[in-house]
This record gives sequence, C-alpha cells and structure tokens, in this order.
Amino acid sequence: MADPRKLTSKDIARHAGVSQTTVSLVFRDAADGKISAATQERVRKVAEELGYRPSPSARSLRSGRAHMIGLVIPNVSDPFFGDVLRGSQAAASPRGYTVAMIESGAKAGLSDAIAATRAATLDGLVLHSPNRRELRQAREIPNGAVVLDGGTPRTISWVRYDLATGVRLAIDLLRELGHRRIAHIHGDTTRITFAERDKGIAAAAADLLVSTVEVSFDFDKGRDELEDRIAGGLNGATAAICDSDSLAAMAFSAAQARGVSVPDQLSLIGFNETHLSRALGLTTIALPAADAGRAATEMLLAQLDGTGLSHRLLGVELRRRGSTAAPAATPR
Amino acid sequence: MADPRKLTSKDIARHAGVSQTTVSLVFRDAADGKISAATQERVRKVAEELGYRPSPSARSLRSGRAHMIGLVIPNVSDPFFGDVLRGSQAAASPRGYTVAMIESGAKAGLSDAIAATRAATLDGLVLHSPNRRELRQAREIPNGAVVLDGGTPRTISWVRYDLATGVRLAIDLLRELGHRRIAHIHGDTTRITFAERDKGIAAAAADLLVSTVEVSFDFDKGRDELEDRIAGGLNGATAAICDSDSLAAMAFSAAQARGVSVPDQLSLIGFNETHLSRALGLTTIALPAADAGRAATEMLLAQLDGTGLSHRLLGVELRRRGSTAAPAATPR
DNA sequence: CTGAAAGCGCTTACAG
DNA sequence: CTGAAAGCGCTTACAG
Repeated sequence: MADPRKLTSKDIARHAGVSQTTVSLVFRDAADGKISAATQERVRKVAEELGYRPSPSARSLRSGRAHMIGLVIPNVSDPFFGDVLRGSQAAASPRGYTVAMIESGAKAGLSDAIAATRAATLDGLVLHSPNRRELRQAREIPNGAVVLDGGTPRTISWVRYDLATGVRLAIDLLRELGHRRIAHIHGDTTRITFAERDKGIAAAAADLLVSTVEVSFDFDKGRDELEDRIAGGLNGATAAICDSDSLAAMAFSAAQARGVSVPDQLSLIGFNETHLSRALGLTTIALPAADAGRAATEMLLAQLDGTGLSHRLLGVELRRRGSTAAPAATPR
Repeated sequence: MADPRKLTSKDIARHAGVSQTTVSLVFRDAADGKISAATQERVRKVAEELGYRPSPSARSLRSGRAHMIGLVIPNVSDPFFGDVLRGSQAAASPRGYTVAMIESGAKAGLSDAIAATRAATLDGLVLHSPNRRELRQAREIPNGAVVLDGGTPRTISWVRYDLATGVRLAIDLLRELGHRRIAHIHGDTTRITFAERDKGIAAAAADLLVSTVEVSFDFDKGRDELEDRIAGGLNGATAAICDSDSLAAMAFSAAQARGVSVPDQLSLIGFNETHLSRALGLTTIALPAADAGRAATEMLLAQLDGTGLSHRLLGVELRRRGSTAAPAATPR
C-alpha cells in the first residue's frame, strides 16, 4: 500500500469496509441521497490517507467520457487566446476536465479534433472565432461544441462579445474628437467575427467611412502593406479602426516608418486588449477573454450533462489611451 | 457497423480475418518482423474502410500510458510560449501524444501536474523556465521530465538557449555603438534563466554595468516603476539590456512617457522575440521558441521509451532593429 | 508468423 | 442505503 500508483478503488473499498460501488459513487459526487454522510466521510478519509487517485483512463473507458475538451483557436501565438485558455481551465479544472489547446490551421487541427470527438478522445470543443467552413464542421457535433465569437448560429450554442456596442463606442469617441473621415483596417481572413465588425462599422459609421484596407496578419508583411496604404493617404482619413490589436500595432509601426505621427495625424483604435495595446498605448475595444473562456466552457460542460442549447452575450469596454486625439487642424 | 463510434479492434479483426492481437500489433507500429506485410496491409485497409479509431482510454488503461504530456510554463498569456507549444505539438502529435499547457503558478499548476504524472494521467512534463522550487519538484520525476531553459541540472534532462552568447552579442553591439554605461532591467522573479542572464551580463559587461533595476512583470506596475527609475537617470546609463521583450516594452513605454527618446537618449535591447519586439521595433536576442518546444518534447518522448538523460544547447540570434543606436553626443 | 485468454480499474445496471 | 458481477476496448504474456 506504500505505492500510490497501485491503489485502486478496490483497495479503498476494502480499507473503508464498503463496496467498490460505494467508493465510485463518492468519487463521482453522485453519492448524495444514496450513501449516508458518515460512509461518504469515511471513504473520503481513507482515500485521502492512502493517497488514492482514481484512474482517468479506466473511468473514461467505462463511462465513455474522456474528461477532456478542446479549445480550438486561430493562433496559439496570440496572447489574447492565452487569456481565453486561462478562463477555460478555471472552469474545467474544478470539474475534473483538462483543456487541450488546438490551433485550427495546424496539421492536427479542427478536423482531427472533430474526429477525436467522435472517437470520444475529446468530449467536446470550444471553437473561438471560426470561419464559415469551421462552423459547418462544428455543426456535425451540435451537442459537443460551443462557438465563441462566431456569430449566432442556430443549431449550436454560442457565446459572443458585444462587438456592435464596442464598435459604436469607438466610433462615438472618434466623432466626439472631431474625426469626419475614418478608415477601416481589416485582416485578410474570412472569420465570421470580422464580418460582424464590418457590419458594426457600417451601422455606426456609414457616413464617416472613406477607406477599407485589407492586410495580411503576418506582422512584417502586413506592416509593409500598410506602409504603402498609409503613405497613400488612406483617402484623407484622420483615424483608423483596426480589427485587432496586432493590426493596430502594424499600422502604428507603419505610420512611424512613414513619418506620420500617431495620434496627431492619424488616430488608431484596436480590438482585443493585449500586451501590445498596453505597450504601444493603443486605444482599444477590450474584450473579456478570460470571462469568455470560462463562460463557453461552463456552457459546454452543462451541455455534455444534457442541458439544451444556450447563448450568451458578453459586454465589452472601450479602453482609451494615447493613440486617439482630435485630428490636426490642417490635414496632411 | 455504420456507427464508427462502436467499432472495436475485434470488429476489425473479424472483418480482416485475423486475431485482435494482430490488429493491436499493426496499430502500435509493432508489427514489423512479426506480422507479414500482406496481413498488415489488409488490416490497415479494413480499418481505413470502416473508419476505425483505437480507443485511447482502453489503450491507456491497459498499457499504463496516457499518451499525454504537460508543458509547464510561467505564463499562458506570453505569446513566446505559444510558439513553444506549437513546436511541442509538432513533435508530439505524429507520435500520438497530446500536449496540455499548464501554467505553473495557476491553481491546477505544477503540483497537480506532478501528481498527475504519478497517477499516470500525464506521462511526463516539459518544464519551461522553472525556478529553484519547481526544479526541485521536477527532480521527483527524473524520467518523466525535461527542463527547458532552466540551467544544467545534473539528474534531469535539459534543453537550453545559449543565453551567454546572446548576451555577449548584445553587449558587443552596444560596445561597438559606443556605449560605456549600461543598465540591466531585471524582472522580479527567481527563475533560473534570469540568474543565467545576470551571470552572462556580469561576464560580458562587468566594466559597463552601472545600474541594475528590478521591476514587476505586471505591465502597468512595471512600467510605473520604470518611469521613476528612468526619470532618475539610471546612473547615467545610455543603454539598457532587458531580461525579456515585455520588460523592454515597459521600458520603451516608460521612456516615452518621460520624454526620453529611444534610441537617441536610451538604447534598448530585449529578449525572446515576440510580436512586441516587432511592433515596437526593438532590438532583441531572439530565442528559437518552436525549436526548443520540439527538441524538449522529442527528448521527453525518447526518455519515456527508455533512453537515458540527454542535453541540448540551442543557438540564439541577435535581431537588430531601431531601438539601438549610438549614444547622443551630449548625455542627458 | 498468428491466436485465445486474462486483465488494466473503473462504472453501470441490477438486486436487495 | 449498499453490494456482487459484468463489461468498457484495448494490450500483454503465453502458447503454438
């Protein structure tokens, strides 16, 4: 009994003078109303003393539950998703679930993850910022998936950020500052969340939008593209709203390289709130990453327990920093 | 047979006209020399056609292998570790292993991960940038752990970055540019990697080092602390070497706030190479994150298969950008 | 080169 | 409120 690796529920049952069933019930937190409080207490105490840990693989094999979920994200190197993971783990870990981070574009990406869901290696998936194709794939596992920041699909649960309000707050700020010509800097992906931002901008700033630029998400490439566009004057825009902090950082860097001063000649607003926005002093629409990870994971776990579809909208916040100011009196 | 969830190795055996053992051998890639090529081919074809996927939990239960490793890192929000994860997954995935990212300081952190190793939930751990306490804990599972960027512990395998060379390249650059007074900006942690950087700086720049500043890794807090120190003049330093890109970004931001121009009045060099250094145009000592994740993971998997301890040193590179220049002719 | 049988450690009906 | 027994889908000696 000295070796905790060898302890099984049988050992605990023997030491506590109960059956293996009783031990199982206690450890699955399914004992209330079935096993007396005194017995439960005794089982827990014996297990604690002996250092018993149930075997996850035996449990998974018998129950058909892997006790593992996948968090599918576009990019593991974006610190924003680190915060989402933190929130997801905070929800999963106390319930005995592990979260595996999966990059949707990677070799072992979404398709593998969905196959893993079928094979019961993963119990379910949280899909962050899917594109249409990914969303279609997720529909194949309606009870095993929650879409996070991917619009309002009908047949699948979702959590999303209140992007429309975020955009409105940003545009309101630019209006108040006196901007009358605004550019939109867009990343070159087809993720649904970016279409939503487009729509938000169209709704809030139809009268101000004078230029839309689509650039690569690769930092060096995107910045080079932006240098040309910024040098070209962005059709007279005095401010730009960027679909992410990375894009805003590229724009910032490109502006500097071309001697365009931020915010005097060009105000910039980003999206997400990461180290990048803090370091560069970027005004940004801050999305609650950790809350979102937590909410989506709780929703997924509830759904695995049999609850139906549900939906949740999370509030956002405009974080005002030094990259926004009134436009210069004389346009450049 | 239409439901792939229900397919077992028995079904495949029946369809292929072989025993379950043969199927198992083929799927574990342990068939060569035991099963004829023709039989192997037949088994694979049947499995493919029927869409068979072996059950990981059954395999784990019987074999005692979880086919999952943990990557323990100090901070999930640092994009640098996203790149490490990517490398680790690239090594693990083709061999059928999953990588779970674990934040050492989190509630379900290193202690839980080590317990999971004992309980065979995790087969092993890659520990990135441990501190002394974490390293001590890792010694409890010598064959199940590889230390990455944590010095050269005797009883445990390691991979590390050639920090000494990195520091020397950085100091050489500053010397060539004409700097004679250098500050060192240090984070407030006791991670072994920072002690190594200290030593490297002492070795390469003993004659230049005029100030050492220790600041918080929390962005806003660290920057506030740095504002005071930079305003205080850093004892006349014209350049600072910072223990990470985040710290360099804080210094950059603090300098701007105090009207100290980078690089004219203060040159800055960081460590790691992330979006942050690219966005801010920071000269940095670039560490090969993905390679390191891959190397440490391969080492861990080999070790789980019975090879002994091994060690590996990875080269680094100085990436020169706009945050370094010759010191101003007249000191501030 | 291949197969029959036992068993990994749980959970799940079922019986009481 | 509790227990005895079967079985989840593999892998592992062992026998041939």
